Amino acid sequence: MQRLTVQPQLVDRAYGAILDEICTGRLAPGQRVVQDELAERLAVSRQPVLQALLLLKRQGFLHETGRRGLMVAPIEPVFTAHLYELRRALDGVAAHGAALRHTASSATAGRALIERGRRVVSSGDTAAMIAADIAFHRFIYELSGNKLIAETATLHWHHIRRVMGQVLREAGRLGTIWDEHEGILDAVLRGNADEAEARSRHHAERAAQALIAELTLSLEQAV
Amino acid sequence: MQRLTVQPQLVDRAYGAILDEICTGRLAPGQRVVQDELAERLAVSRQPVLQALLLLKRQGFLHETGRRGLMVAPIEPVFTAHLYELRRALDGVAAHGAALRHTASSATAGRALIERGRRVVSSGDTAAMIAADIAFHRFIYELSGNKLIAETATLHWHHIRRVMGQVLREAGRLGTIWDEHEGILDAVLRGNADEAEARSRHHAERAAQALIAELTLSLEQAV
DNA sequence: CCGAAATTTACCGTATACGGTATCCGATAA
DNA sequence: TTATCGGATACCGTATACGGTAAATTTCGG
Repeated sequence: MQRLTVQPQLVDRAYGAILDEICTGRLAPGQRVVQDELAERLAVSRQPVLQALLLLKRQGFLHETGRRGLMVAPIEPVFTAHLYELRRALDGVAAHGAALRHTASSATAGRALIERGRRVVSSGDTAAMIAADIAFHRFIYELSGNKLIAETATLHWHHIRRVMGQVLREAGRLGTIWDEHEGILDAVLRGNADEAEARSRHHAERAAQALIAELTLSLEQAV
Repeated sequence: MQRLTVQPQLVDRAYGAILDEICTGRLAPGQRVVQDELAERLAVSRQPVLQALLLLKRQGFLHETGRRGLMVAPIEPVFTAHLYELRRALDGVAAHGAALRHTASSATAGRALIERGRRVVSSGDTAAMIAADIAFHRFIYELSGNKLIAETATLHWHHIRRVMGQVLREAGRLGTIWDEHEGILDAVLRGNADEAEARSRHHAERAAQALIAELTLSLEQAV
């Protein structure tokens, strides 16, 4: 393998590719992960792969196996619960900040996202639903103006995406979440920070309960 | 350089060592960081250093310079404010969780931490004060039972440690924080989750204001 | 002297080489 | 047949080699 041209973000490419495979389930929970194999598949050397795996391990997407090497982290209800507990706090503070910072253009953008969300729900495309959900929340994170929140939350959302994908194979009743989203957005655009925060936390709470119920159910079936 | 014995966590060692140098200020904000130099200093090859730097960059301790290479991230009031905004949320949810989960033994441990904190304050040792502060909050994170919170918060505390070290060279009046800590602990041990959360958030808020005021002041003087 | 072109240097990211250890497997002895 | 030992294999982490590019520096025509 020769690589004459320099494309200096092989690590990022590897990271993104592997993360995506994990989140979409192409790399299944529990599956063993081997550097050589990934390196070949991505047409890079083991080095960038190694570095990407190191990151993914730190971020909890990969676990060490007792034996040699890594495996894709299993999906655990307890971890998911912790994830949502954190998300509740994060979403709350983000919505609070967003309400203090919203502008006219953000109003248009926000309404468009909600519009899109409702449209996608009626289309029945699960992956698109998840994407729209993420897009809305990311919008709030960015509107909050707090880079750290955006980063932290984005990381967590990859985990969430994975769980959602696992659970919502045949689309749950994700319809109602867009009413809640709209409620959050309205509060934000009215500049009512406290209400935005409360609604956000409540939304995360509800989402968590629904998801975890579904998750434990599907895990029980699997056994 | 030969390394006949295998000690398979050179990356972690490098990461820890570099992070510590950044937090203590031995590697000063703005200072250029060169792989070869660090590798030599730590007596490892460039490879583990590269990987450690990659992590530290992602975590915001290092910035890319327009030119080649990395530099130690400057200390920015805006970033610090964002940090504390996040911490406020994190501490809140941690205290809430801790209050639902406290035990008899945790009561003893908590009171001991407070005892120690007060003793350290009167000793006048700034570094020890920071350490005691961190220890108390970490105690709460761990008591919350949410691994994710503990991890996320620990990461942020490295940033906080750095700022504190920068600002509190000659020790601020850190005395009052231990009254607030005690208030939080009491609420936790009474199992009053809402009060614990509120007190925690309030504490973070106050700490942020004090620190950022001090920070902007010291930055102005520096100019 | 001064500025532009050319060359050297510094330093990075990726690929490959190397050495070590845990697992697997087949052969031999109980 | 089964347990144990020895060798082969798989796979990882670290070290080193390599190639490229931006900055620094020198050289040379004005």
